[in-house]
Amino acid sequence: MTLLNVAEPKPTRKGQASNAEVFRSAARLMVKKGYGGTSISDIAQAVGMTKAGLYHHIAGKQDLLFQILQHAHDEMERLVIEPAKQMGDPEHRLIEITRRHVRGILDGGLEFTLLYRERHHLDDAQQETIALRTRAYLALVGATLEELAMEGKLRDLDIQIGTIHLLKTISGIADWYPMFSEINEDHLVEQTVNFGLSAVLKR
Amino acid sequence: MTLLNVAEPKPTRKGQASNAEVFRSAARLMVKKGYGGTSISDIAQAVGMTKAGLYHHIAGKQDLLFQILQHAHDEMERLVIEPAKQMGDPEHRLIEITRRHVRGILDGGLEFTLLYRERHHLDDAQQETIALRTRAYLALVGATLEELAMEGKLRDLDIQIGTIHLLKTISGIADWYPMFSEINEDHLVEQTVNFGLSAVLKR
DNA sequence: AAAATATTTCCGAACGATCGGTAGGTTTTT
DNA sequence: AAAAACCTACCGATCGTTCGGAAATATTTT
Repeated sequence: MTLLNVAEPKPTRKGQASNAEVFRSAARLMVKKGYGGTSISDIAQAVGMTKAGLYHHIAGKQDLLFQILQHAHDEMERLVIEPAKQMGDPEHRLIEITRRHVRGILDGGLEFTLLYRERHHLDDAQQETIALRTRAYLALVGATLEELAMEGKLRDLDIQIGTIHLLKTISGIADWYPMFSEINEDHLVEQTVNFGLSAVLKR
Repeated sequence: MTLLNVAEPKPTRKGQASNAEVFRSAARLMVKKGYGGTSISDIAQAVGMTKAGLYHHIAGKQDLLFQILQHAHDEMERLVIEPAKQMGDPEHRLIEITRRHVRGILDGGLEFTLLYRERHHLDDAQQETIALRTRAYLALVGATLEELAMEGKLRDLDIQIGTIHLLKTISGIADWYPMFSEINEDHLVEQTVNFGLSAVLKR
C-alpha cells in the first residue's frame, strides 16, 4: 500500500502536462529549492495547473519524491550500471562507470540523484527501498576494486573507504558544477577519471 | 540591517538554554531534518522553551540559519585554516588541512558545515557573505596545489578541478560517516589523507 | 457520421493543521 | 527597581489534501 500507488500514467494526452513532465518539473524545483522549500502549489504552477488538478497525477507529496528517486535509480541503472556490467576487465569497468556517471550528471540524465539527500522525508519502507538500490551501486564499485586488488593493481588502501570516496567525488559534481559551468564537459570527465584512477590504482 | 541583527548574546543565564545551546540544538535538528523540515516549534521544544521564548535568542528563522553557517565557518577557520596557514611546506600543509578537516567532522566541530547546502534559504546578501568565505577556503587549497605544481610534485591535472574534488571527498565524509560509524576514526583520517595525496601527487 | 455514454482531466472552493512571528503580561535574575 | 527571560494566546498566511462538479477527451452505440 505504500509502494507503487501512483495515479496511473495512462496513455498520455494532448494537454499541457504529461505525467512525465510533472515528475521532471517537480524534480527540477526540488533540486533548486529543496523538498521542504517546494510547495505543491509551486509544482502545480510550474506545469500550468492548479493544486487540485495536480493531484490527478500524483498520490501525494511524499510519494512524488519517492517516484522521482526511483526514476533516478532507474536512469542510473540504465546509463551506468548495465553498461558497466558488460565489461570484463575491472580497470575498464571502473573507467566506464566514472565516465558514464559523470557524463550522466552533465547531460542532466542523473541530475535528480541530488534528491537522494532528501530521503529522510520518506517513510521507513520507502527509505529502505532506496537504500537497497544505493547499496547495490556501491557494491558494484566495491567488487570492482576487489578485483583490481587481486590483480595487484590496487594501492594499499581500505577498499570500503576508497569506494565511498570515489563515488563521492563523482556524485559531488552535481553539487558544484552549476557554479563552475565554464568548465568544459569533456575535460571534466577525463580529469575526473584520472583523479579517481590515480587515487586508487598503482600507476 | 540584514547582517548581525541577532537578539544579543548577552552574558548567559542559569536557565536551561544558553544562546550557544540554542544554536547547537537548532543546527543539529536542521542537519537531521533539513531547514524546511525543522519548525521553530521543533527547535523551541528541543531546548525546552516555547516559540515566543525562543524569539528572545534569535532574530528569525532565516537569520538563525545564517548565524549557524557563520559559526560553522568560524570553526573551520579556527580548526583548519589558521593552523594550516602556519605551515610553510605545501605538502605538509595539504596533509594538515585534510587531517584537521576530517578530524573536525568526526569530532562534531565541523558537523554543521552540512547546512551549507541549505544556503538558498538565505537572502542574496547573506548568501554572498557565505560564498566569500567558502571561496577563501577553496583558494587556500588551490594555492597549495599551485605551490606543489611549481615544486614539480603535482600530477598532470587541472588544479581547479583537483581542488574541488579533493574538498568534496573530505566534506563528503559528513554525509556518509553516520551510516558507517563502525569505521575507526583514526583509520578514516589516514585513509582519506592517502586517498587525497595519491589523487594529486606524483608518488 | 452522429449521438450517447463513459472516462479522464482539471478547477473552484474549502478543510484542518501548521507555519513563522508578535503583543502583552508574568516570572526570574541581576 | 531595572532588566532579562519566558509564557499564554493569538495573528494572518500557507501548507498538503479532499470534494463535487465542470470541461474535455475517448469509447461505444445507434
